[in-house]
Amino acid sequence: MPAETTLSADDPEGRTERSRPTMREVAALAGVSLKTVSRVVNGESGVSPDLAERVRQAADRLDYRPNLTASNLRRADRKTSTIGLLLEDVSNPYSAAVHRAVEDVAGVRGVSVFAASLDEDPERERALVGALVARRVDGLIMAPASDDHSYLLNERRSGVAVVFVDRPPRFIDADAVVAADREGAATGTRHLLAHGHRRIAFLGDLRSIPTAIERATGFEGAHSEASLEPDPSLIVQGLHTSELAERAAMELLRRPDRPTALFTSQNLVTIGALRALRALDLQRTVAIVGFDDIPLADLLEPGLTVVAQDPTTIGRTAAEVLFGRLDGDRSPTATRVIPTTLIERGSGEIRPV
Amino acid sequence: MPAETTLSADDPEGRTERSRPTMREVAALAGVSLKTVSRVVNGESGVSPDLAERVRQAADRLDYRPNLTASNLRRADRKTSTIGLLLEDVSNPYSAAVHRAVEDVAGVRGVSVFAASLDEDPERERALVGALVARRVDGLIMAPASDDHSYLLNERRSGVAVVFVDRPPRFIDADAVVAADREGAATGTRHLLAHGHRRIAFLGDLRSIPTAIERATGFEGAHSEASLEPDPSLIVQGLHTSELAERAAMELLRRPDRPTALFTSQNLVTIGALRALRALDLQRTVAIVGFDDIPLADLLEPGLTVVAQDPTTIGRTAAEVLFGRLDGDRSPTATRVIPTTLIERGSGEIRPV
DNA sequence: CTGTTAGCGCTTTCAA
DNA sequence: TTGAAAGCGCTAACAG
Repeated sequence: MPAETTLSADDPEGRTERSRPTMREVAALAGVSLKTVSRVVNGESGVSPDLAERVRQAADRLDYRPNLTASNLRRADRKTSTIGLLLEDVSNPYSAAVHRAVEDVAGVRGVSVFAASLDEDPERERALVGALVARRVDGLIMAPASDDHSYLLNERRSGVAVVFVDRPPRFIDADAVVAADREGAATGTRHLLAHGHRRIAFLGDLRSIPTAIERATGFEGAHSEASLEPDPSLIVQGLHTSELAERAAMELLRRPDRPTALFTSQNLVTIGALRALRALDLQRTVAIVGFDDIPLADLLEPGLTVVAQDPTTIGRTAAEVLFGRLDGDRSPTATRVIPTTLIERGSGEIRPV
Repeated sequence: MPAETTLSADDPEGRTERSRPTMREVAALAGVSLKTVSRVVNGESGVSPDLAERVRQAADRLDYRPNLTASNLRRADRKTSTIGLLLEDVSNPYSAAVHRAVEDVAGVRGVSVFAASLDEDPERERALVGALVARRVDGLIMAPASDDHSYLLNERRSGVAVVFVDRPPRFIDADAVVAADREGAATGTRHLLAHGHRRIAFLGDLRSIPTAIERATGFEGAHSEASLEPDPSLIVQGLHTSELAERAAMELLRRPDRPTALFTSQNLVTIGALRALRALDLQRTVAIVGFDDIPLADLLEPGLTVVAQDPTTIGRTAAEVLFGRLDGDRSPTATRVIPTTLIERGSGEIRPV
């Protein structure tokens, strides 16, 4: 039997395209059995040094590349060394930082990461989970877009580990790693109250997003603690883009009884609000505290005071929890809450006129 | 034969973990042959409606999930509907925007994307390419860290399509999609020259990065065109972090014969330089033009003038070229150059004192 | 329209 | 220490 089967076909440069060599072909060239090649490729013990060397040379000559998907099919553990990561949008700085942290933990274990964006679309979430399960990922880390995750029970029952990030699971008992949304928002709000503000506007994201609700709750909670009540007309939600936020902030700031401070619940909302403040030249008059840190926030004038999340810790923790489960951790599921940090840079320390 | 084989094992909630049902089991439950299930699952024609319905119900009852890795093993086209995307750092805004664009093109074709970061490490590049090839990705889109890509010839010969982004291929003839680095840098430099600057500093990234060299070349070219020569002592390279850039800018700006303008060749370098300008309160005195746009650049005072790349177009184009190859496009390889845009916001229009 | 048989590339099992 | 045979879940090729 020939050691190479050559298919005719040309690549763009006119070189012959050749089908990938298999273990069988390596075995034939080395004059050993298939199983011996398998042992060498997988670094199993019990192969005589000279046979092993012959196998390695044959593999080299043929440019042999092990096929992980084939080996996984038969292997006892059934692990693909592959996980899925579903985020709101991989190009959003927060998601991207989570992504990088997950990648770093996965990388040292030789696990590859499928990353994808959900865009707050529950149907997309279902479709992508399906695509990843069809590729037999070992686990899933997700910031869900849907509000019912019970459909994941079936997947988990057949061995897929699932960890939620950024948003808690609903209708399923699962591990989660989230930011201290409510407490963080309360801290930011208290900061403004402590600086004398009594008319603070809240600019929030879609109410379908659990973190948005938590942050609104924290905003209100800080008021209650101080026996105050926020003016309902200063609470605007459903702002999912910086454009919408800019328009909403514009309207609020043009009112005769405009707020003396803004609390913005998310990075894009903060950016929109900053644009509105600048457009009306109020950036030194009206205070603002934003949830989520933003690159360059320290270079604005005044600097932007924020309640910063720690996406790197969130991502790393989520990955560690996931791999713990894959390694057999059977302890009860838990939600880990990663604290936020108030960073004072100027915009949040402006006092009301 | 039983329709379900139940393995004993408990998940964290104490539910029984059950092995995933196969087509065989679905076939047994539906009382048809394996092949009929295969046809229904793959939407092939030629199955009577009521058989198809029975199969679907059986699949539903068992929570059947097709195994793409198994089907790929036997299928004629040998395609996994999976690609690899190797970027400098998935959490860098530029890389993240490319990622998102690639995802969007891949998504409509049902292709999943493995994304990973290279961190300018050639060894990491080799290792990750190996990991992706072992998972039999159909194609690879990469912003390489290494300076010799001939090792990819073997992979391509066995059918892996390869497209370079951001940086051109070396020692291999391959498709590429890059920004107009040299021309963009020249445009930014001309802009400063046109505003009267004659002492312009160039702050550049590692000289191991091809785009960094191109941009330096563009900077020098713009000077030559005007029969000028940049002061070599104002050209600082090897700045790969914003901290290094800040320190370098600081030194330049403290010199008695300090530059009247800065050209920064990359977003992190720009941020470092901006910090230095602010620290010395020179942001309204010394002009700056940066390569790469930055979020919030318009909200700085003065606004940041930039030579903006178009990472979305770069990513989309790269994906389109890749899928074109996978669809059989055999035309000669080509390098597509995506133009840059000069965006004037104030910092680049400051005139020398 | 439906089913049977072989086999993708690999690991498992068991025998030599 | 080495290898032969079986089979992972699925599709190709061919019968009926």
